[in-house]
Amino acid sequence: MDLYIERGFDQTTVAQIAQRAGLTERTFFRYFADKREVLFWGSATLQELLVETLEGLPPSLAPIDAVAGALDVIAHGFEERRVFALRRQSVIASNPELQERELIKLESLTVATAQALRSRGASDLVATLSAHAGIAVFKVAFEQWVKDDGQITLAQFITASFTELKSVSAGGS
Amino acid sequence: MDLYIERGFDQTTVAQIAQRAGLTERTFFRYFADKREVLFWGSATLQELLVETLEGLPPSLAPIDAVAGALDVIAHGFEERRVFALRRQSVIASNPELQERELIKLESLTVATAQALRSRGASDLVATLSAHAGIAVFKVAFEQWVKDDGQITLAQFITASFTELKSVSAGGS
DNA sequence: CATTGCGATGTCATTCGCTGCCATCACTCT
DNA sequence: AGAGTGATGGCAGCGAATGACATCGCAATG
Repeated sequence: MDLYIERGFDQTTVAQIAQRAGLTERTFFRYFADKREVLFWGSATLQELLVETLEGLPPSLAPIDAVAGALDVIAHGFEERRVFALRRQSVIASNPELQERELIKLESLTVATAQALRSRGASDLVATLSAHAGIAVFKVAFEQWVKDDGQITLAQFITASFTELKSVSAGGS
Repeated sequence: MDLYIERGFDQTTVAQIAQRAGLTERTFFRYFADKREVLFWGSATLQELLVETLEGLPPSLAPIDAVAGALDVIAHGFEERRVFALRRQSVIASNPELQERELIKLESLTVATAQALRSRGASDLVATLSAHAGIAVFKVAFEQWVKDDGQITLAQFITASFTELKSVSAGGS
């Protein structure tokens, strides 16, 4: 990530990364499927954590509230890594290919969340829409939290966004 | 797209595409930024259309209802292209890189929608969340419509999804 | 202690996506 | 006829990614 920040993502070659890490190009590709994947290490772990948390919540909760609860729990694990997240986001924000990768990771998170909601008894459509809404809230809250000066917690941003979502989608008509 | 269906996306080389199209590789890359972009021709047009439609709707509509209305209008332009969309979706579904590209196109649609909503006077957060929810609904409805046997219109799927969204996000608590 | 097996790493060659540079061609306008 | 212009072709080159094979370190086993 140092290199990505120093020279920019596509001005950085895998050879350079390998050299700084003290290994060969070939070995790099044994650990990461491609050049972008480095920045998304741990996203699988996050997904598992989210699903497990979701499974641990009382079944009485409505799908959207279960998602809100699970995200809130997860948020606490992020609080101490805000500066790191900020650096990471700055790299991703400056490269479309990295944004694509981030989006598909979020999509994967959405799909897994929807699956977990179905396991809790939600219908297909409700599960999908709740998952989408929930992950969208997380994305928005995460971006706000990263940009903020560190006074407000991620959990607080998430709560605020969920509150807003409910009033928004109540809509007119 | 014929080639992508025949041999699969990554088994197809740009050289092959160029040959079948009767031009050179170099020329291909003058029309499309990369190999994936071929399948997303017209997405910019769709985005413009969505924004313009949104601008043409009465300002009295709540953000989420404006999005619903605009998507409904746009949906009618798709009805006659369902089989094409089906072939296209089958290619995209079988390749992660294409899914990434599709996601970022949808994200672009979301951002543009949010911007249009802000122009209508919505707050930042409301605009963003409404756009996310609306485009998510569109995505879900589109997938259902493509898989369906053609009896139900895209507009109908969209309406149904929006109705569901409202009841979902009303949530418990 | 020697040997055997195995996982991690290195080396090499190759394919392919993609870009820059320059030449060429067709066409239009003056 | 000649100049300008936009589209295309040809070519060289870089870098990402993959497959095949060699090697090394290390632990288990006898």
